[in-house]
Amino acid sequence: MKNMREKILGVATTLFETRGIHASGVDTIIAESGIAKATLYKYFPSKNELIIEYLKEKSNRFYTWINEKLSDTKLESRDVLFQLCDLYEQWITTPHFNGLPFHIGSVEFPDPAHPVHHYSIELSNELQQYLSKLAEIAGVKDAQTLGQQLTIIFEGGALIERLSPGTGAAKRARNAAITLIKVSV
Amino acid sequence: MKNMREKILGVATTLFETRGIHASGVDTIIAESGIAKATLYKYFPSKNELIIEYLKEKSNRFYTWINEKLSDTKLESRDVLFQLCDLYEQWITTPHFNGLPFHIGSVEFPDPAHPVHHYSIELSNELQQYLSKLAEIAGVKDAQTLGQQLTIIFEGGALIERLSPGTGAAKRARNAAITLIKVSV
DNA sequence: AAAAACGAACAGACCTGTCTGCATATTAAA
DNA sequence: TTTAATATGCAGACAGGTCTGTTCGTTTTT
Repeated sequence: MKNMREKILGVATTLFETRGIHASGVDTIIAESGIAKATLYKYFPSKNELIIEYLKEKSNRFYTWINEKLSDTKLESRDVLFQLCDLYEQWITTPHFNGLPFHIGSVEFPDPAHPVHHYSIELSNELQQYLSKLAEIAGVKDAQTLGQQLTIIFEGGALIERLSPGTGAAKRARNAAITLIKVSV
Repeated sequence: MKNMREKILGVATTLFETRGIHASGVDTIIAESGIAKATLYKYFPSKNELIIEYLKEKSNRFYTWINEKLSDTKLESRDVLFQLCDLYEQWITTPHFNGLPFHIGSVEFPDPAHPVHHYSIELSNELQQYLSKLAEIAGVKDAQTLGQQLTIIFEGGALIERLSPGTGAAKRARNAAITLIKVSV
């Protein structure tokens, strides 16, 4: 089969996000995928590599989605930031949203020396830089600060929304972000 | 010995926060504590109970500390919220800060049926209610909203501060919280 | 025919939780 | 104060299970 890698990655993604990474054993992943163990280890040299590929793919999917949506907006104006907040809310209130991936990776692997933790830090920095750049394009003076503050709110909102769904965490995080953008010079 | 329970809990706390909960086996905890396995299981009927006691104790410690600090302020004024933000920054920039406990608990045990996840939700709600009540006392109109928004910022800030220490995440989270308080009616 | 995937067993380590036998404190009685 | 009874903690083996990762032949696909 051709799309064996995607199939494995898809099953792993679901298991990692619903049961946790540590709690999802390789045996469970192969049973759920309906594949042999040797096949998994052919496409992914180790479980750690599989985890990292999961993080990478989720991240790519997010940026692809958001860049496509944002490309409709004219980038010079500050409206791009407001639209970003709406997209954020939309993203984390999606039915199958299960938390931002690097968030999970960094908490489940707190040891900074662990490759998964290390890669999670990279992804976190990438998000901050992405948001900062967006703020800079929108003409915000201290773009670095706003970028990190948006990261903080998006992270926290995603966690609370996942922990207590239906209590309006996503909407309130969006509103908090919009407030911060408005007061930014 | 009298303080056996505290000793075990202390070692478990350190291990849980530096290596992760799943990654800290009972054998490691007893080896690090210098006690026998039977002793641990005398004071804590299971590892799950030990985890929950860890969460409970950390939470109590936080509220004790913050209530003591806040008792100096006159509670009718809005200044109590501003002081809260300062205390928050102080708390998460403490050298041995390793993330808010229920945050870790909820991510490492994503299954809502798991007792640790369940208790983490309780602690999250408790924090939201605590902050909402503080906002109410301070005279904020929509205290529920501000309370949850502060929870979101504090959570997100704690995560980013832990993930990228020294990048000013704590200070920026504090400032974001203060901005939100100021614009609240 | 050649490549890929299968099922299944295996190794070696780790996991939680129980149990036993022995040493050490602490307490009570003489 | 000395002795006896009780409680507490120790080290370590053990059970039964799960973990990652490897290696078999065997079957399916190309």
